Amino acid sequence: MTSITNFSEKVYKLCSQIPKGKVSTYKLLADFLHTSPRAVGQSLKKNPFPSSLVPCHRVIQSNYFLGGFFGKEIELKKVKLEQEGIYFDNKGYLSKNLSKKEIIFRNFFDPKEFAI
DNA sequence: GGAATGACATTTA
DNA sequence: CTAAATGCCATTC
Repeated sequence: MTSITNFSEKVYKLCSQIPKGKVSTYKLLADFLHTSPRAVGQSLKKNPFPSSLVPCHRVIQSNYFLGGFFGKEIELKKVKLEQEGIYFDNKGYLSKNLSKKEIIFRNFFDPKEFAI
């Protein structure tokens, strides 16, 4: 068995569906997979794919706060999302000037019919 | 198989 | 909005 589990493979496939300029949340992924946001975060943490293939940096918390992957590299990651048109305030919250409904990606489809 | 861990969410104050 | 406490589930030890 590879280091990539069945479950995390689904997570990566869903994550790869997030288009540029939009973001999603751990909750949405978890809801689609009928699991908990915790488990989704675990898989994304171990994401073996390049960000161009699985844009895990486009996944934020459901309270519109940046995920922990920003940690000490918050500046770098924030810039990365700003390049896609998604801005955050100094505290790491999604900019209030943005329409959250518009930039949150929800249209996931079944990973079974999708290949990375 | 059991305990600890973590890129989270929800509720309450 | 902030902060603290509790629940959550797959992975790892």
